[in-house]
Amino acid sequence: MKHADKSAVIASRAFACSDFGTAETGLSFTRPGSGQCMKRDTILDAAARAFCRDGFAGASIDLIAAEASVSRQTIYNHYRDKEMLFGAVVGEIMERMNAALSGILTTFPEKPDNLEQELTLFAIRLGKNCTCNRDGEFLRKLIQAEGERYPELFAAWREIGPARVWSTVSDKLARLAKSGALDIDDPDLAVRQFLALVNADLQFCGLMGKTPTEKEIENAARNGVRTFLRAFG
Amino acid sequence: MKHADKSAVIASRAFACSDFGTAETGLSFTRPGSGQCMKRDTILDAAARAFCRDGFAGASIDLIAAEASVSRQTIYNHYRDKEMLFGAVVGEIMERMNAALSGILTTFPEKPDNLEQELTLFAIRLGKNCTCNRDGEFLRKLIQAEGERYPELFAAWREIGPARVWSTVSDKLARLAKSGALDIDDPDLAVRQFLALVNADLQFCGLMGKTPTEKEIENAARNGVRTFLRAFG
DNA sequence: GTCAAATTAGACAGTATTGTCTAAACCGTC
DNA sequence: GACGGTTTAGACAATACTGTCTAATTTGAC
Repeated sequence: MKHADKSAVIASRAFACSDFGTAETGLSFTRPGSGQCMKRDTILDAAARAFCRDGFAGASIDLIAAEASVSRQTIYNHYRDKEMLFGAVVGEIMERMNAALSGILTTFPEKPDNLEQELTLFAIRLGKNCTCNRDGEFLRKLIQAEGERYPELFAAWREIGPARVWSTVSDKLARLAKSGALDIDDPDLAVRQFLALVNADLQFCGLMGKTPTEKEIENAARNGVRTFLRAFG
Repeated sequence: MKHADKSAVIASRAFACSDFGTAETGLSFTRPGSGQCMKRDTILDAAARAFCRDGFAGASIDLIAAEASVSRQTIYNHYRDKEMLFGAVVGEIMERMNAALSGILTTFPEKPDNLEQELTLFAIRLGKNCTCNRDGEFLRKLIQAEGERYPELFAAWREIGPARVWSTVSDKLARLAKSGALDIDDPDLAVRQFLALVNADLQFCGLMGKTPTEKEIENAARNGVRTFLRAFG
């Protein structure tokens, strides 16, 4: 199979891999309800750590199996080959990230009592549950490292991940502008700048090679929102 | 040799690798002045592309040799082993990036006639010659992918790279604030937010998987500076 | 307890990679 | 043209990894 084709297959399966295979895939899966579903999670977890640490090429199936306390063959039973395993890991993390994003997006202040405080809380939620947690780090690292090699794998996610955040927040900012709470010309630009400001200190930490603490996330959010409101308040 | 030790050795050599080895290293180097210095550059260039594309583990010496139109043995003659080659590549790119940064930093507006325009031009220079060029992409990708594996390799650079930018621009912002051209409480924070705003649209492009065009870099700078001045002008 | 499915350890072939070594070819200088 | 250093192609051993296969064992459901 040509590489591009394979990438597309992985991508198309990435989001479906949490349901259970049948004769169609030729793979044998644990039945739902079975307690051995845990094995799948253990494998995915160990694989995520390995891929994040060593990249796709650097991660070895043997090591993943050892880290998951599982035999190598079990991995091949569940996930045909390394690329399928990679696709499953990425797909699972994207799903989890999207679920988290959905939850957070609904908490964007609509009719704010105290706009600064509510925007800050929103930014803190975003930082703690998306930008700075393990899944966020994984996606950032893997998209940067393997994004060009598996374009279809990440293209789908962009639509329902970042793009959705931007358009949703853009709408809400536009509404706040209409209500007079903010002074915004271009809501799409304002979203990008809001997120950039809120992440400014977090990227600072990232460049310095350390993951920010909870306190640092909170301060980053406060700082970002304050400046955002100085510009658009 | 233990891994940590080796990493330190690579780091300590990374910035010195552009001068010419002697009996001390046991490696045979081309004499300065010799036209065959070109080989070294060709190798470094091909290696940079390969490491950036495939990561440290994924890049193969054979492929690098082929891409550089050089025999594998020549690479081993110049750079003992893969890790040394990696260190040399990273070191060269850091040096080049630092040189570019130094030049750009001196162009930060001191006594601006038109602050917005001059800040925008500064931001454009930064985008075109650092953030968005090949070296910038390389460093971003490699620091994220291999930063944890070779901490010493990047630690030195942080001091004379990003940290220097932050402190220099911070000083200059503080001076502009003192002169009344800006209204800034915390210049260190203002630097981070300035850079975040100016890079907001560029990261947007990056997340969408495409490198920004010149026009996009210019727009990003304009947008970022305008908002920065709305907040601090 | 029985049975089917899942898991395991290990052998195994095939392939890729790193790093060394050698002998021949090459190149610039004198 | 002779010479020293450089480059080259290729053979080579050592190692690592992927993916398959098998036979034995364990596990969960009934």
